[in-house]
Amino acid sequence: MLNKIILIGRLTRDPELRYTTNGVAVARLTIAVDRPQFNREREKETDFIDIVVWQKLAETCANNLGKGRLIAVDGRLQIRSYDDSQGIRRKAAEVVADSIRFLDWPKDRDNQGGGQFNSGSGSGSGFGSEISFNGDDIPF
Amino acid sequence: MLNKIILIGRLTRDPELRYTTNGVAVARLTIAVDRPQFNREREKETDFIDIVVWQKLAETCANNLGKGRLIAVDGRLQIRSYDDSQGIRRKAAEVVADSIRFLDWPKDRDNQGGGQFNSGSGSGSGFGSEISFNGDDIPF
Amino acid sequence: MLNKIILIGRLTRDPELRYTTNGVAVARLTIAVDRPQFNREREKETDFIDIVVWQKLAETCANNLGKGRLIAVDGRLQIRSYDDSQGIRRKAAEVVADSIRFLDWPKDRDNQGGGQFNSGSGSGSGFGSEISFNGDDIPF
Amino acid sequence: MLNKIILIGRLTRDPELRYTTNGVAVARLTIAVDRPQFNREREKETDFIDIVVWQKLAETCANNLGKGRLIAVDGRLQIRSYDDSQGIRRKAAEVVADSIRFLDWPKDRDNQGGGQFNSGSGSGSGFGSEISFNGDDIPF
DNA sequence: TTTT
DNA sequence: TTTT
Repeated sequence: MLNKIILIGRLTRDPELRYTTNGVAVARLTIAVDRPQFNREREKETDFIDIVVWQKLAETCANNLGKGRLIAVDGRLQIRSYDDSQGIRRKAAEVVADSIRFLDWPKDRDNQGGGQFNSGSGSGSGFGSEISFNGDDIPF
Repeated sequence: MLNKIILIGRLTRDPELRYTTNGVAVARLTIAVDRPQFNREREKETDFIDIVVWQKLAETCANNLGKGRLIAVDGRLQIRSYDDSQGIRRKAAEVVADSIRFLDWPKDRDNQGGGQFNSGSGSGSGFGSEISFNGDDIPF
Repeated sequence: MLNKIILIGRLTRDPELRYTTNGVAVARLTIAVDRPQFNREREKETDFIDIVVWQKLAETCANNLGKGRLIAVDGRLQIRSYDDSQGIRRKAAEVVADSIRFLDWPKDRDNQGGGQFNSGSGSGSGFGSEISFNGDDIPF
Repeated sequence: MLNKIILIGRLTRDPELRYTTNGVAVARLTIAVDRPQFNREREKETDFIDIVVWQKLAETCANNLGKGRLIAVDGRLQIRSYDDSQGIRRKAAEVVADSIRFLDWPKDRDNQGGGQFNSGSGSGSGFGSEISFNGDDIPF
């Protein structure tokens, strides 16, 4: 009924881009999200979180991201059930991205603020939407 | 660069619907969001937060919401500057809604779960998006 | 590095309360979170999400929640690896709750707004914190 | 009843640290949060958002942050009413921080991942909490 | 100015 | 009033 997640982490590998039988682009990323370390004694803990990206955003990620890159992801948590190769029922958790922000940028690029990209399936939403609709002001 | 807010609160008045000169629908809501009360001694504190809603979502709100209704809002915080009638520069804070969920429903309605509505300007995003795009499965 | 999730859903079963060998309370809840249905043709889809709650908040949940109840959860997504009874490596995804808000309330109770409860491990944070610290005003 | 905001932006000035009459530290930051630019024609738009930070976190910010630094803020939106010097009733919007993450770090520092700091008033919550409480595992 |  |  409401399902919203925001993550910042680094890609553990290059994005993997595929196409569905209907020709829709889908990319899969994995990011490492370090947990805050409150006491120095405990070893560093990290959550490795799978991200699924659809359509144009998938291609943008595949073309611009690589292992080690820092991104912010805005999306929702999805739990899928499936049977693995041994016929054992398993659950997969993944975050379906609505938008992704590129927080660092390879040193050889001249960009200075990172990029902001939204899901091809939507727009507007994600990290902030076009609000005033072609220059219209709020009529109040 | 990232601006995301989620609120649950009750409308303090009926939505106000207008149209821009370009014919785009805009609604304005105000919700009361009670702060958690940790010690009983202090009086209840409440934030009254202005919400701006655009396009089809604006009309859906105007047609379905009224004073006292409980909603969840997902959007972003926008700070506008303007000059008031005395020429004094003022700032207005408002939340631009990406999606709104109706959390209660008038008793005379037979709905049992509330509604989920997304910004007309986008889709997909907000409280969760259509993921598998016409029945396509993730090809991994 | 940042890991924040907000969910609204209904308990699919009563909370399960246990204690660690160190005597710390832990509760486990599962909530059903319906995905928004954009076209009526597709069947309703639901994510069943496991929630882990620690300490005092665990006991508050165990004592006050039951199957069917509607809650808002604020926390973070945690991915755990473990070996199952057949020695197969598996991953479990769960949301570790920072705070939980009770959104409905059994009709026989006289509460009128739901409750707001924070993680025993923290406070302040979660859905909003005590801000002015004993009546102190912001000195600006 | 639920009020949660996450922002990423750059400080427009150095933090301003004060103490309440009760001796509680409070810092004030302003961050610039650029809105995503969907069409190149429109000029860049930015929200300048005031952040209030309490207690130990206030001092950590004052000691470690400066103009231009990039931070992630997790907190809640607070609307305060007050009368200005001309006796005109005004409203101020500010985000009360639960936790702040330092996303870049001056080049002369050897840190490589930024820091994560929680509100002194709480803990646990914010961007993720200590979960297993002294090495205890979840007893399920 | 305010909601339950 | 503003940051990169």
